Amino acid sequence: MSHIRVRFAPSPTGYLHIGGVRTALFNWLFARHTGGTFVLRIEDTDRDRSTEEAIQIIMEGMRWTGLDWDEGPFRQTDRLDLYWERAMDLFERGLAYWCVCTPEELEARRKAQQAKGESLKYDGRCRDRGITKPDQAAALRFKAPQEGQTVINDLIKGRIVFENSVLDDLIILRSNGYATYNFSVVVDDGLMNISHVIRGDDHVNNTPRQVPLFQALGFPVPEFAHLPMILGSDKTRLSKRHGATSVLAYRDMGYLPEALINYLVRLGWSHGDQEIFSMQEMIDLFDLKQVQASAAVFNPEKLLWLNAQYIRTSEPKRVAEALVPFLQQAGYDEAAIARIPEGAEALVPPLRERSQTLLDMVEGAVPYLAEPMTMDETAAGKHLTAAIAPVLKEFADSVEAAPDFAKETLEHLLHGLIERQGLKMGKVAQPLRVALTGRTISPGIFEVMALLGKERTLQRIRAGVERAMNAQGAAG
RNA sequence: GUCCCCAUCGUCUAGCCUGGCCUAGGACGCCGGCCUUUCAAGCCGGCAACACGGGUUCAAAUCCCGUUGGGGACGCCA
Repeated sequence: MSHIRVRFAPSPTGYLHIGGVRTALFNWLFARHTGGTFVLRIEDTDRDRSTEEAIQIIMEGMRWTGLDWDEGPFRQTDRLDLYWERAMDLFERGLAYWCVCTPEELEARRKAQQAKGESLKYDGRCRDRGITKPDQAAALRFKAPQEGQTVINDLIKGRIVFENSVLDDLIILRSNGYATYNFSVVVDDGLMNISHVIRGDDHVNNTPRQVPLFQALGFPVPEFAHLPMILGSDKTRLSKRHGATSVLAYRDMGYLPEALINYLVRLGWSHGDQEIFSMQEMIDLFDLKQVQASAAVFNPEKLLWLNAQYIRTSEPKRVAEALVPFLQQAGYDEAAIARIPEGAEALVPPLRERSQTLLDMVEGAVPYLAEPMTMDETAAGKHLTAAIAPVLKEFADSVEAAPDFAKETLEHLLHGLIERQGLKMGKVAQPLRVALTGRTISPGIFEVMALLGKERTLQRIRAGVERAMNAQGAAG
């Protein structure tokens, strides 16, 4: 087979959504797996709805997810002449004709057809008018074959047969001179030598209309692979009302791109029982044959779980790098981060076991970044009691006198203290935790101390002791 | 309405092409337990599905037909 070339062709009318990323991902994986070329093409022929901002957002999303393209972005609005030329060629060869029906007339006829229960189709009234030079606004229509069948051998769905009698004479050039989607797609796929068209299965019905166009234009017909749709929890097409559908929204909610990609690749594709795939594994293992033909429901819980998996198994350095922008966003500057003896990377191991998103990690990091610390009053009232004050004080004194601040040293000191006092670990750890973090929930107590550093550890325990003694005063 | 697609636990799926290894496996979620300095994580266990009806066959989740259900498309949007 000749060189494999695929493309992702979004229209820049809004944000890059989850479904689009999945389509881009499968194209990308297919290209990377086969050593082919991945082309990015912007389908912006609808000039009323396309925006420059949307183009930037699409590229930002692609970059964030790591789906890099080899060629493009090509913009269809830069290629208008190409479509015009091909359309005129079709006209001159009698394969296309001018249609002077107005959009309003067309709309009215569609309504009438609907009322009568007929199929919605252009009635062909301009087909044989033989208009050569329209003196009014006119659109150019392609003379679709009306007899026989068009057969698609879809790489995912198998053989699909369409009766040509259902085919419409579709408009290829609007009366404003711009090519329509169905035409520009074919011209571009042909001109760009696209070998495989991998797209959402909402395009299945467009395929039998495009195939005759490829043939009329003298292009080889590419292979088609129609990906199943992604549905919301109510089994209708995934949309905003099902929650976040923009990729960048997931970035902003603290998801790692590798987790999102991993989730998306499993929506419709599988490799045995494997759930977690590195990008390289996906590339090595990807095969269109393993793509599901049926639609899949988007499951936010599983995505969350995967994100948590990635957060706790990725290199701490990688997680820290993704985390820092979130810390800054939350108002913790370099100085705040510098309060942690080992820096931001040190936050990762202690915090990630209880975080599903980077945002969770930011929340968990607050006690180590913020000065002064915020004390949860309820927690203080319950744990910082008069009875525990002397124990905490003794611990602080021993830590202060210790030769170093190593975890082993601290553990040794605390265990010794507990033994001498005949206490249980929980009786001392909780008050200590509250004194150190202002909360009842935190990483292991020694990890907390490491994040705080010796100075702040001592200062906070002493403040806690103070408070516990005041509790005694209030009680007595 | 017309055309097209789809159909295994609540969800993602393995198995289906090349029937027997399936008393249908894994994962998320849920429930219970273990571990334990909190919360998590981890580990162990549990609940839970071949839509229905006909065929074909010694044998069907797997092949065929129908029914039902769901989705998508029918624009001078893409």
